[in-house]
Amino acid sequence: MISDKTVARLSVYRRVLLDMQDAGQAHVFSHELAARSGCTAAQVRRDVMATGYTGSPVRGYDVTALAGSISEFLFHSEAQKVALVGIGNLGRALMAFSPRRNPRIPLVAAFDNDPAKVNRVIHGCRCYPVQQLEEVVESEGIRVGILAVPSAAAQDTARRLCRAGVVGLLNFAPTHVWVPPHVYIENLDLSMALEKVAFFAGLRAPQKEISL
Amino acid sequence: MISDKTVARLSVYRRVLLDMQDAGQAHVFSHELAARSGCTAAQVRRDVMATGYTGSPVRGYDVTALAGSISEFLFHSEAQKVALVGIGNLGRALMAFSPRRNPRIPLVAAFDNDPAKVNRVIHGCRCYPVQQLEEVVESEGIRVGILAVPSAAAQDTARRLCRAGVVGLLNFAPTHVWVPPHVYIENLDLSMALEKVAFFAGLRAPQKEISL
DNA sequence: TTCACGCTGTGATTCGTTTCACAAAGACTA
DNA sequence: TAGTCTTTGTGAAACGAATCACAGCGTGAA
Repeated sequence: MISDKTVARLSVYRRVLLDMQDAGQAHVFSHELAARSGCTAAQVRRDVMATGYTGSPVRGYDVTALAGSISEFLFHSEAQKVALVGIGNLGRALMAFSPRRNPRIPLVAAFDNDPAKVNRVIHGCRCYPVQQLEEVVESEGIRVGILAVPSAAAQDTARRLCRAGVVGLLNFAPTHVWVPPHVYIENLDLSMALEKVAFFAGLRAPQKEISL
Repeated sequence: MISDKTVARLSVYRRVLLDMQDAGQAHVFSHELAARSGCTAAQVRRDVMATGYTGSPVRGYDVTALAGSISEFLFHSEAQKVALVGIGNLGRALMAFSPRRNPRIPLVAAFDNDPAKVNRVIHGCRCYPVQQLEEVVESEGIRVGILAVPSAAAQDTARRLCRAGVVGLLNFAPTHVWVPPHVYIENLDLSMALEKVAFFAGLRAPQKEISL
């Protein structure tokens, strides 16, 4: 019913609105929000419809109210606890986001199979040996998993997470991971993204006389 | 003419094919490639069409030949040199991919504004102070940039890269970056992706009695 | 009071992508 | 040789999402 892409854009609008709020801006028009989010005004209005919020033809949207409406829409359910598997450079980068992160999506545990990396707290996140994965996921009621492990370990780690009760996965491993139908999985394949950029860059000629 | 999404999937097929090649598999059917790539057989055949390669109704596709055809299609142009800006945890994670990376997309330079992080070589990639960005990008003929800097610095860094001749950008900063029309930009917004996963996880109930 | 203006909300349309469905073709069997 | 099977390549149909375009509305000016 609600589209994948709409959710993604709402998340962007929300961040822009919070920035506007910090800057003391009280109202915003769809075309303004569109410009700052990289899409069109009509798109913004359609997406805002989904949250049920209604703006005024004269003032546009109330920044605080719209941010609140989107937050309520996106985070309607109880807080979704998150577990990270793989404390490499990528895993640490993800933990470093913590301060900026939404309290409705707390990163509560990290796992690694390297004994040197576990049994400590990084950025407020407790690190466990991967053997304790099921135990911690179940006792904490964790529902979202982040796969930052090598490709070879991705499928088995996903299976363990799903069996332990995870229903959403964010996969950074450059490999396709099978999950049961009730689990939502989002793949962020960095090397694929880079190949895509390189491909389209190869089609384009540099133009230095641009106006920036 | 050629779709964004087709390029992304071709990149995936290519990796799967290389794995098959390593495993000694000589031929593959569209449905098999589809299963290992997470899409449908019809989709695979459509995408393969784009590369101009033709399989046999009996043997399916020749693994080596198809991998070659996709590689030629994706990397038809000269090698696309890549520069990374931002040597934080994320930047280091990206540099660590180097060994697995395609030689047609070499990471040749990294930049940071922290003097402690530069003037050395990490994973074969030379690190420069960010002041030398334009100089190095121009002299090396770098065409692709990776933005792994804080949001606040993203727009200005993008502007500098584009002026120096970059035509493809991979943006990890959770903010919208404006680039001139001739530049291709791909956004990998980690916090947005996590919010998306959390949203859909919130809609789903855990089911432990699944068969894995 | 009346008019003109600019924006929102949304039905209708357009556009791009995915899926369907089948003709064509090689291999194997009898 | 004729028939069957499985798969590819691809036109056509179905689907989903972005865009268009305009009615409705509140405001401010005359």
